Amino acid sequence: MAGAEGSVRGSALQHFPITLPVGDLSNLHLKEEKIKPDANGNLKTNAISFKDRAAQSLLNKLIRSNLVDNTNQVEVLQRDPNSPLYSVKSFEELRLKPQLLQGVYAMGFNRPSKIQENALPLMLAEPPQNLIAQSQSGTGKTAAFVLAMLSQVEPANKYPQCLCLSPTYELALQTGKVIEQMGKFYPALKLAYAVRGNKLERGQKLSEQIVIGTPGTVLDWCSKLKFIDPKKIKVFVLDEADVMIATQGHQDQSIRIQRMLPRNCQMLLFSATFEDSVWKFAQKVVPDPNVIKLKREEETLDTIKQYYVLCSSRDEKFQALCNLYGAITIAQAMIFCHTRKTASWLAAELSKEGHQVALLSGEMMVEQRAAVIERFREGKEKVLVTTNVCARGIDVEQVSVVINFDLPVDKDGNPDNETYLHRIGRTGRFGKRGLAVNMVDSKHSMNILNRIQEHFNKKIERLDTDDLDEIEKIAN
DNA sequence: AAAAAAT
Repeated sequence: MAGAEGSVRGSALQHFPITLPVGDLSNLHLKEEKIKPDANGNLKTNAISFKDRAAQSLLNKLIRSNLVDNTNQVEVLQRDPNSPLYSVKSFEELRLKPQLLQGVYAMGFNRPSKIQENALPLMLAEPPQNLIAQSQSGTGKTAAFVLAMLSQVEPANKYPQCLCLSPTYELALQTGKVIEQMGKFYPALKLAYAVRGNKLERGQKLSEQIVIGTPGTVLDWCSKLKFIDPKKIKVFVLDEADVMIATQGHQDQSIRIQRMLPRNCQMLLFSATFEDSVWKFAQKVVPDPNVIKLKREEETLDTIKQYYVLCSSRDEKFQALCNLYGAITIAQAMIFCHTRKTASWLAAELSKEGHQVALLSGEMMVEQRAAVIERFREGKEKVLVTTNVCARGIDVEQVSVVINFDLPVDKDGNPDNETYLHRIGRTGRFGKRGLAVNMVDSKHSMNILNRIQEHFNKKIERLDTDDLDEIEKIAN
């Protein structure tokens, strides 16, 4: 494996690329060679090492005060501070198996994304390293861990060697497709979907080398039904890791699965957001983790225009939504509700008005869910009414509008900032512009919106849905 | 409250 030029041996933490004003560097232990101030007295470098926390906190301060250009900032925290930090600028440098490299290029990837530059060398290192990675959606997380799985798999061995857990059925299907595409030049490679409704004969053993699934089914297949021998798993991936290990989420099952895996199994955790407590837990459950973080959440919101509509009841929200309808159906839209019940009510009301809408929620049968998401992906459905089942990870490039018919709140009725970010992150993907409209129907929900606004420190503007000019304006 | 199991 090739090391990037200028990588620094002995560093615990590196930022690429950053510019530091030279006067503030007293606490930074810089690698002396090759780093000279430029004409403006600024220090430009692709590799700076920090030896202590004080230096790190200074850097954080600089970032906050905007003295440091942190666009495309990647933060890497290595398990072994003495090993060199690699970063690759091309897929060739990774020395992938030819059939895997072929798969990568067939998917249209030419160069590694920002997160992949740093994550791939770590994941493919020998021996395999554990990794906790955070980066916004659309930055190549899925491709990164799929590549890691495919590089470890031995197609000749007819048993599961890689295991990937997803929080929902839809996401498992989506990720499965990436595995199939990228792995299509391995002739003998097979993929199994461990999802609800996918039934196998008792006593059978899986011959597929890679398994993707949702926690409940995977747990059953590993323990009670013994379709999978967990002791033979070499790579374990948690996608949307924050929900997978959150107490409110799938923590129980994920951890029970993890405990069955062999000690030397590689663990890879990927998520767009990590709340503090979840982040700490992640560092506790993953032995000797490497950590990669990319970008802060504010930057995700920059390409998404956020509005709110003031109403006084659910029916008024419905009316306002109808007024907006022409504007949101220019491309594709997702409408989020708090409960399955509201979602199915809303979908029914909208079709009564003569609008074509699709409905997706967890109460539907898996076959139906697969069909709906497929139609939405293909663009046959323009508007999808759904619950939090689609809040995370679902990639449909044409989605330009997200509507929160109900604001996201947790079980205690407090604003759910993480889910808000994930929901509106369904739009504005791959640097495209996006639009988010929040429906407010009471003092209480206005309060929640204000708290969300404060949390992200980003203005959410009022939108008058009776004003056609204004609607025209946001649509363009 | 939603999601997730052959419970």
